[in-house]
Amino acid sequence: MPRPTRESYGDQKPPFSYIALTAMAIWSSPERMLPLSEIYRFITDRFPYYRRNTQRWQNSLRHNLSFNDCFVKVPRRPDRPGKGAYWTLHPQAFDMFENGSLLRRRKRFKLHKGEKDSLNAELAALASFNRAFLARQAGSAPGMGSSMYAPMSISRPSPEPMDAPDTAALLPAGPRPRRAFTIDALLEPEPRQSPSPPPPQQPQPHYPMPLPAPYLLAAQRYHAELLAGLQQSCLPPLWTWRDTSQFSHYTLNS
DNA sequence: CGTTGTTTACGTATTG
DNA sequence: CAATACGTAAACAACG
Repeated sequence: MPRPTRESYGDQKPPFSYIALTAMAIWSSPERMLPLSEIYRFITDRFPYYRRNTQRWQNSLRHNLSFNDCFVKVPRRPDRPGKGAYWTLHPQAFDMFENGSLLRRRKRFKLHKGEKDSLNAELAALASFNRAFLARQAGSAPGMGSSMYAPMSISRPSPEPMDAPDTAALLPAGPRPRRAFTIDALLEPEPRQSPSPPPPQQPQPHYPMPLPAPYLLAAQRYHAELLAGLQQSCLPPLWTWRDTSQFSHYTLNS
């Protein structure tokens, strides 16, 4: 029978909403963010039910991504060319499934206008920043034919959570723009207003490319901050998903 | 072109 | 039963 042994629920429809499925996909990824195609792949890989009628449910899923404030569209980094953007979870949306059902939430996660505006402003600034970076690249790299293989050595498996100085400042719902996100501001060496840990340690070269450029470092810095904030604020609550009976077969980050 | 996003609309299903 | 969370369809812009 349709015993959902290990791999899936067979052809049965899994008892998860699209929001839950998408959040699972995002959370299963090392960086807690995925492009749309990868979200599709996560779902079809695990749930055969979604290998048919793709046109239908993928449309619904895209609708959910755009419509629900719990999903945030993050512009691609300049060193990762590709079609769409990356999708992640909003830091304040981790308690969406407090009832634990993963089917219907008690409340819909909605951002207030101020929060939404400031978030959009920040993301738009990042997008324009990336465009500026790419434009500059195109202008000063006439012959560079090196393939852009970029093995993606992102998540350093450092066991400790790497205390992030200002991630707590992200949480309390302050519509604070944190730091001016302009190209000029990002190109500056980094404000050491942060008291304790500005380690002289050069930040990890997440960009394994032979590119010079303060632009690149600035982009890297921004993404590091963003991801640190998102991960630290979301990780613990979502971890409880592991305990839910239905989901236990699909251990995240397997 | 196909893919990715955005938006509006309406029917269905759960919850309070 | 009323409110609302969810699913689906569809039209359309934007992008590579």
